[in-house]
Amino acid sequence: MENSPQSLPPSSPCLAPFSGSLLFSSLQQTCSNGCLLPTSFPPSPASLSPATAESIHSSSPLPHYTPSQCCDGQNIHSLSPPSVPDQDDLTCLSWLHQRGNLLPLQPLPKMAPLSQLESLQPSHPLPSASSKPPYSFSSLIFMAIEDSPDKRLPVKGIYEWIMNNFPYYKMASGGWRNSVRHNLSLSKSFCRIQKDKNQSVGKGSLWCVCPEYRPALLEVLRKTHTYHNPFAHSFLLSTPSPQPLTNGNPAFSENPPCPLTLDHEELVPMEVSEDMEKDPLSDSRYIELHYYQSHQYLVLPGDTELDLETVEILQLDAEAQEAAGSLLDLAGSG
DNA sequence: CATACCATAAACAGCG
DNA sequence: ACGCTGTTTATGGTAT
Repeated sequence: MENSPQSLPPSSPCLAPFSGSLLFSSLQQTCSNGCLLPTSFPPSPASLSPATAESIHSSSPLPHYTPSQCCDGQNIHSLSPPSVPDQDDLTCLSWLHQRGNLLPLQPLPKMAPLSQLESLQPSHPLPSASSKPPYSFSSLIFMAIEDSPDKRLPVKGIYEWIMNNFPYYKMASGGWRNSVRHNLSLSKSFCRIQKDKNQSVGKGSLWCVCPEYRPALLEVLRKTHTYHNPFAHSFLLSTPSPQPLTNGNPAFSENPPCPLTLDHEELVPMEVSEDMEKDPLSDSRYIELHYYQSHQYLVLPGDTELDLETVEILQLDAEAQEAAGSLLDLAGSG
């Protein structure tokens, strides 16, 4: 695999004269609890023209992000499906069981031409469907419990969730169940809830995640997931990880992680105009680009990365929205 | 090298 | 009696 640095071709899309401020403003929204969120990562299809939405949906290498799944800001509500319950923090995992599945490691949808896709193939053979998931038992248990409607599960429910989502454990011998129980007992992260005496359904207890250990579990989960999904790296640092989940489809485990390494970074001088003075992007007068196996990614404030095609689409969309807003303003004033 | 973390195995007790 | 659940101990591998 060739890792030699590449210089940007003169016609590289990253040098398109996009407006930094426009781009930046189109990418961020403020959550009601103060956090800055990308407006759309990619943008909500509802806010885009059908063609643009389809284009982004099918092309973005980043996970599809629905901010409403973790925030309750007004701006966010405008993007959210009505059925999504509000959450009070950014660490909620409600997005997980909206999809009926959790954090499957899955290749990101690619928009690259086949020739480029071929270059993404790892040099070593990928693990098969029966390969062991990278998550620790603590993470598996955590995901299982978080994915349950009541945030509590009996041991048997944890077994079933793991088997349903990671076919490896369907094939594996029973020792892993022992490990699950061992983890539940030993780990302070999980606590046992005695079943109501009136509930004579089954035996054993319900298990839940101890709230004080939840952030740590989440962090471990993010790190594990990010490690196997470099595109999501910076994204995971600030928001829950909305992944293109599989809704019960175990196919993700047949599509194992495709780790990409950062080839090199590059700072590209950008044209500075007066209206970009307040733009955080323009402060340094440089655009930071990361290269993952020849794919260029623009580094946005907050270390978020966007592939350049998405940047262009967002820019076009933002410009279209701005133009539409101007027209509406004119219509309103007229 | 020490330490922490994790996976795995096994023994055992309690319960339905 | 049997199987499941929960606890505990032991051991080995791996990463830091």
